[in-house]
Amino acid sequence: MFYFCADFFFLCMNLQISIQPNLKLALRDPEASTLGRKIIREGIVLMCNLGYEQFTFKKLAESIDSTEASIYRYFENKHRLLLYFLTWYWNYVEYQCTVSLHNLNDPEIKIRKIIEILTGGLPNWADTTGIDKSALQAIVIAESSKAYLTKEVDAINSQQLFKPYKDLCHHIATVFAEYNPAYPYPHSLASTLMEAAQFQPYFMEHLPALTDFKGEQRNKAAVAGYLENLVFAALRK
Amino acid sequence: MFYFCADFFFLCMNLQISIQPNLKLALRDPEASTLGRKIIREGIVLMCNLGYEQFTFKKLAESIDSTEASIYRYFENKHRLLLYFLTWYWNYVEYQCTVSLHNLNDPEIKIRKIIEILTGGLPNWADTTGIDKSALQAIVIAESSKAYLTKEVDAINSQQLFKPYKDLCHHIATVFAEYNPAYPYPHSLASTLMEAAQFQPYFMEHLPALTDFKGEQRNKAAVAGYLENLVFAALRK
DNA sequence: CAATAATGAAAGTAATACTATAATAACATA
DNA sequence: TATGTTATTATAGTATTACTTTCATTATTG
Repeated sequence: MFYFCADFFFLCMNLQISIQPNLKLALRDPEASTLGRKIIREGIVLMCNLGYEQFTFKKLAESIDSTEASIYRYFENKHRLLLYFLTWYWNYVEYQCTVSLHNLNDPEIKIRKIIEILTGGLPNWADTTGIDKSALQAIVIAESSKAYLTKEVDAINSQQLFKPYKDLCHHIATVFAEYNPAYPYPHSLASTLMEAAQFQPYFMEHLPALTDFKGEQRNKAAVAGYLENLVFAALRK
Repeated sequence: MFYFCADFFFLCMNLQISIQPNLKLALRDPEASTLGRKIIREGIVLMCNLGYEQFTFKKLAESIDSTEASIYRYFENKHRLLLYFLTWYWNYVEYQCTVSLHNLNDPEIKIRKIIEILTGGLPNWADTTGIDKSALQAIVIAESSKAYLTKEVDAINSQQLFKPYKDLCHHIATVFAEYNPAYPYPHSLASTLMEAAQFQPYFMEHLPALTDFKGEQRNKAAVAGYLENLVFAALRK
């Protein structure tokens, strides 16, 4: 019990660093000032409500009683702000995985846990950040493809800005390899899982014909069931 | 042989209707005029080259020696034009599936054929349309999420504009059910397959850490191999 | 307290996403 | 062939977006 607590404490200490997004994303660290924190917190809520296309720095400035120019001193453009949000999220998920898996040995149980986390089935832990996690998750579901489906993808990638996403993918792939070392596509399966964990809930809500989650079954657990079935089938020895 | 030819002829006759996109997508039928056809053909090439964000009606007008206003008489906005392109593509894939599967009985072979078509492994058939298929496929890979990841998704869906995509998904799900009637997630597996058939080649090219297709292996066949492995594992009785 | 940095206020630019209008060209029908 | 209809061009204009610039005013830090 002591060790568990010590570990947990250690992991929490790392959270500050771990969730700190890449500074190349921002022109100055938004967590270091009141205005910066308001940009992030209110930005998440506003982008969630308006969607990426309708979201503008001008509207955000109005809603936090500041100015466009001030926001531009933190972020080059809204695409960078989106990347910042996504980086925050994937770092958070990576952290959740690290904490949840660190004292597990059975890779099967680890995989179930990962799917639970990816589908948003775990409650928020001690949260003093003031970040609206469900708004953030809605952004991840609806907007994250827009982070890399752009002509700038290679330039952004060469600045390591997709690192948290790629690291989490590799982390998951490693657990897959632990479960079945002979499986030839652990990274592709991990990225397919991560994508499906976003698209299937979106389809469930907006394009249910693309899913099998009908009526009252429309919940996160149903998606998790599908994903578990898929992943364990693929990895079966 | 006679029957095959007759069927093929019959199917080709249907192609005109089948590939005709929903007229609600356009303000007037672009295939009915020289200008309209230039908007589609040159639009596909230009959007492929510039990407959806950088593509504008003004640039397209310049490249076809016409005006912005003229293009607006065909399409309300560029999102509708994108939907038109995607509709064309999914109708074409549906058509390819219909032709390729119509004289097959074994669902296993059907599924392999579907995956081959989805990953772009089949050559173009008799093509008098003048549509640049590889540019169109590049648009589908890089931009199709942007068709439905928008706040307008429900409005667009209620106008049936995603019907070709949903129909193809249902078609594939039906073949899955034929292969294994007990599998509980045929539609989700079909949509996951359709999405992965776009994302995995994109990742292979731009974010290879998210895949297992390294070095000289970077080809369509490798992606098809992964997808076959995944689908047959999921459907295994 | 002085120096430095962050923010606010205001204005300005270039491009985007349209809309409107009048003139011309094409086309269809009688 | 004349006439009416529709399609296209040319031109201009508006509102919004995505920024940039400048300068005054607050905070912050040493």
